[in-house]
Amino acid sequence: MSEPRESTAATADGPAQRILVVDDETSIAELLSVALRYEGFEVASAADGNEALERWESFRPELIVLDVMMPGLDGFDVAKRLGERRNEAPIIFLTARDTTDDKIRGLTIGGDDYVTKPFSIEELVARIRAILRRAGSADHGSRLTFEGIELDEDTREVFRDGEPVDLTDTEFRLLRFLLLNPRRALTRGQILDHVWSYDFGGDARVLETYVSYLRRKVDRPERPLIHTVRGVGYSLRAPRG
Amino acid sequence: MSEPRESTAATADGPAQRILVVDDETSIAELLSVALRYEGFEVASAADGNEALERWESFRPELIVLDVMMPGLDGFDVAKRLGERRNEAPIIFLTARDTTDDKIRGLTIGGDDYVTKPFSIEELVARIRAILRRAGSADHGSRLTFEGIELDEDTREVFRDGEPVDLTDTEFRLLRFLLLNPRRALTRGQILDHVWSYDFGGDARVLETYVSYLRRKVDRPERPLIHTVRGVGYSLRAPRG
DNA sequence: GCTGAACCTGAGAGGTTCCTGAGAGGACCC
DNA sequence: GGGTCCTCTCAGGAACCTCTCAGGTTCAGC
Repeated sequence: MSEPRESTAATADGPAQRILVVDDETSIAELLSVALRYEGFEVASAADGNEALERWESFRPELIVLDVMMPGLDGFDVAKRLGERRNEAPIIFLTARDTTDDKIRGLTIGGDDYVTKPFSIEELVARIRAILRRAGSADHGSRLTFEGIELDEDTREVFRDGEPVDLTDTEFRLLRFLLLNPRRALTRGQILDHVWSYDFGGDARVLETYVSYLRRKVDRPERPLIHTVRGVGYSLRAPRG
Repeated sequence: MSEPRESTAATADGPAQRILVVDDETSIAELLSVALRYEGFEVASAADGNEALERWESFRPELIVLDVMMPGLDGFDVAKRLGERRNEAPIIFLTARDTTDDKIRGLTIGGDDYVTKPFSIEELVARIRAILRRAGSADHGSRLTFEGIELDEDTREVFRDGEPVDLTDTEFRLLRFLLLNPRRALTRGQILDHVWSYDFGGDARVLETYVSYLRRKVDRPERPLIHTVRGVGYSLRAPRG
């Protein structure tokens, strides 16, 4: 399991930031609640649009994660009503892969954003942090670095010793997770849980394939940073000696 | 069985931390109860899902060790019902080696973790401590040291006089056990029970082989720390004189 | 010093874990 | 509809780890 990070929502920044999770699929609402609490946020959840409006009144979240596809009031309806009530919290919409573009377009114009289902926990948390970072405008920089590897969460650019590197989406998420947990021996389970989407049920060996890709793209054979921890998983650290 | 350590759950940190052990195999539940009590925890146990729910109500554990494979309510069912009852104690699941990946996926998201059967007591205790350490968020570091030997449980790095040392998994577990019990003469039986998995039925002389490996890797012949206690076992201590 | 027991360590069999190239199939874009 | 890119699966083989074994060394007691 990954440790709550230095920069959780509950540290020096003051009290934990409040997030409202709205999803009618209880398993997903549950998953998100647990994961976000673990990241240090204070979380409330609602199972449908009306409940969401109620919870919003009393909880006054700083950010809302809102499923689009819900019976009764859907996500867009809820967003609209919240707007009428002068909600200022940014919203991250959870959309199905095939939600038509025109409905999504415009969402990112406000402070809002969207993530398509199924998503990886790492991806959603990254978006949440990005948005809160912007809202707080406290520049904790969005740049992760380690020993010559640089990764910019905002621009999604990656550099190795200053050289730009092109990564695919999965490679990027994997590298980000490693950079967020430098030096630590991460188990395969932790990595799969965070980097792959919650419904991934396939062969866990896909992780090896992606580690192989990353090594080729961002690692230097003569000074490797991505290390295999046999029987456990992987670790990002400086080479010995 | 090893004596309760300096840093048990029952010392300066306050009252003993409570752990609920749930396993239908009574021999394993018994083994764990005894071992964890020895480590200074307060332990309750349950033999099936329903009993677990009952015990949870009255015992209110701070951590739960939960077997997945049980007749009636299985571990996942129990976890779900506990969640409904607002359980916040992290859970360590005991799974069969071949439990399909998709059932395990997601377990490391919260504060939860899993250990595959058969496990070594040392391994389980290490995971328990890691989780409680994080939950308490009192950073009592994850570093064990003794006379120039340093072992970091998080990164799984080991140093001798500052020099990094590469250890295999078994070597690591053995050294960790020694570091947790410095200066004590540990019997072969104790070491085998803790470091090897509980169903290890092989030749006990494997211990000698691994002590030999460790000596070569982390010990200094001119100032040995790993000492043989003839007729008993081994002891980690400063050389005499 | 002698003897048997306990211990040490090098060599290697056998099993597991990991790496990587090849490619199928799906999503996306023109 | 064809090309491109991406994700994931699979398989062969390499690398590595665990444990066993056997021959040698050390030690305690006499």
